[in-house]
Order: sequence, then structure tokens, then C-alpha cells
Amino acid sequence: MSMKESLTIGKLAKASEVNVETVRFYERKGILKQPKKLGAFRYYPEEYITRIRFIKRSQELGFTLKETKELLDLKIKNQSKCSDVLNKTEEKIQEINQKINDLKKMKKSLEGLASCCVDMNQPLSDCPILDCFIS
Amino acid sequence: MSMKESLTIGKLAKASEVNVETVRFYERKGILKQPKKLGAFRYYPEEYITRIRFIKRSQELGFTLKETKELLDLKIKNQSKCSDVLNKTEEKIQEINQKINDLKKMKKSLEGLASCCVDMNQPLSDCPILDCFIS
DNA sequence: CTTGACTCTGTACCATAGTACGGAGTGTAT
DNA sequence: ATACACTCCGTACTATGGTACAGAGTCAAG
Repeated sequence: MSMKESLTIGKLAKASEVNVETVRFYERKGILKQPKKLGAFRYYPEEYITRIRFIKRSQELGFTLKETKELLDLKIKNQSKCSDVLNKTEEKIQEINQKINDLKKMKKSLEGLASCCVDMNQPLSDCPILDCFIS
Repeated sequence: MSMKESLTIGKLAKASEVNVETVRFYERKGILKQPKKLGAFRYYPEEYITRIRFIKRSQELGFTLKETKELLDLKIKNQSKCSDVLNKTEEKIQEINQKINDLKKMKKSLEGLASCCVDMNQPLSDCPILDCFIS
């Protein structure tokens, strides 16, 4: 029962550069909807390749699968506005700014720690660096 | 059998501001070593409060529990050198720099996405933002 | 000496993002 | 028509950092 423009799960997975199990996992999570089945097997239209790429791209951009699902759900509800997606995007930019700031603070603290160390060959028992960790 | 300077697990947890289960979890993971038991109960010297604070502080600084364990293990082996800890600290600083760079890239991409959106009230079907996601 | 609070062990569970696998069924190429 | 690759479903397992709970045991105060 092969069809033009229809992919078995294995072909889809390969084309999308993910694991077969990952496709089924996304389906279970409601991130990809189950396609029509011919008999027992799933047959996917080619646009599913794009959808999986969307998911992967979204993850690279720092969205969780749950957030990605929200974006895809927005896309499906056609009463959604462009601004809904824009809002989520801007929320995510704020989150990223926050993460960058936290990391910069961590870095400063670690640099402070490093400067606690005055003599590299001191035995650790006399090295202040671990004590600096705590205070 | 109460002892001076000895804490039951509940007292230790409270003083360290963690959950009792968390103390036992750390013990199972080998991050805290099991203290002497008097009978069936664990009795902790007060320095365990400092150790748990060390673990928490280390997590705040972006170290995983596994890495924290490595730091504590260094501290225990007294042939370790101050420079061993310094090396780990500097490795971690490099990791943080990498993370910051990745986040900055993400942010740039997201800002690019946001600029795809020209008309806020366009229905999503005509909005280019989600398509921008993919390409 | 009893009661109530605490602790013991072991196991199961939470989220996140998948991966792995057993055993059965299916599809297709030769 | 049979072999081999693929797919099915359900479940268990990975890592990370814990949390929750059952049922038994223990400790200390009144």
C-alpha cells in the first residue's frame, strides 16, 4: 500500500534526522498528531519532515517540548494572532537575558574563587579555595 | 543517646535548609558520607551543615552533583593540590563562557524571528514568524 | 511506660527528553 | 511463498536531582 508523498515512520525519521522512537515519543506527547493509518502502519505526508525540523529548531532556540507544543497549537488554532507568537518569542528572549545574567554572576563568583588561590602547590588542606566556596 | 555537637538527620536538614530525604539522597549518591551511627540512627557532627551548604553553593555556581562530588573528593584526598581545584574552577568558567555564547546566538535568532512579524493582527496562517522558525 | 515525634530501609514517583527492547504483526522483493 | 526488513504496542530503562510514602523501629518526655 505505498503512496506517493507518504512516508513510513522509518523514512520520516531518517529524513528528519531523528530516531523512530523519537517520532513515536512526540506522538505520545501530543506534539505530533498521529497521521492516517493504512492498515496497521502510519503513513506521513511529507510536511511532517518540516514539523519535526520545527521542533528541533525550537529546541535549539531554547524552547522546551512543552513550549514547542504551545507554539504548534497556536499555529493550529487559526484564530490565533501573529502577536501571540511574538509574545511567546519575546518572553523567551527575556528568559534568555535572565539566564545570561545568572551565568555572568556565576562566572564572577568563580573568578573570585580562582583568585583565592595564591600558591598553586599548597596542599589542599591549606588552600583557601574550597573554603571560599562556602563563605 | 543525645550528644553534644551531634545532630539527628532532621536537625541537620533543618539547619542546612534541605529536606531530610535530600540528605539521605546525597548519602546514597556518595556525596555525603554516612556518619557514625549510634544504634540505628545517624548522628552528624556540626560540620555536615557546612558540607551541605558547600553542595548547595556549588550547585548555584553551576556545578552538577557529580562535579561537586569530584571537588569534595579532591578535598578528602590530601595529596591533592590547590591547582587541581583551580583547574576545575577554570574549566567551569570556560563552560559558562560557552553557555553564554550559545544563549546570545539563540537570542539573536529569536530577535530575527520577532522582526519577521510585520503586522501584529495578521491571522497566524499569514504570519511569517513560524515559517521563519524553520528556515 | 506509654504516646507521639522522629528515624529507619526500601521502593516508587515527579519532570525532562528521549532510547531500548521483546514479541507479534506486516509489507515487499525475489 | 518465504525470507528479511520494517512496524506495531507497551513497557522498562537512561540521566539529573530530588520527593513521597509504607511499615517498622526508636527515642525521649511526661
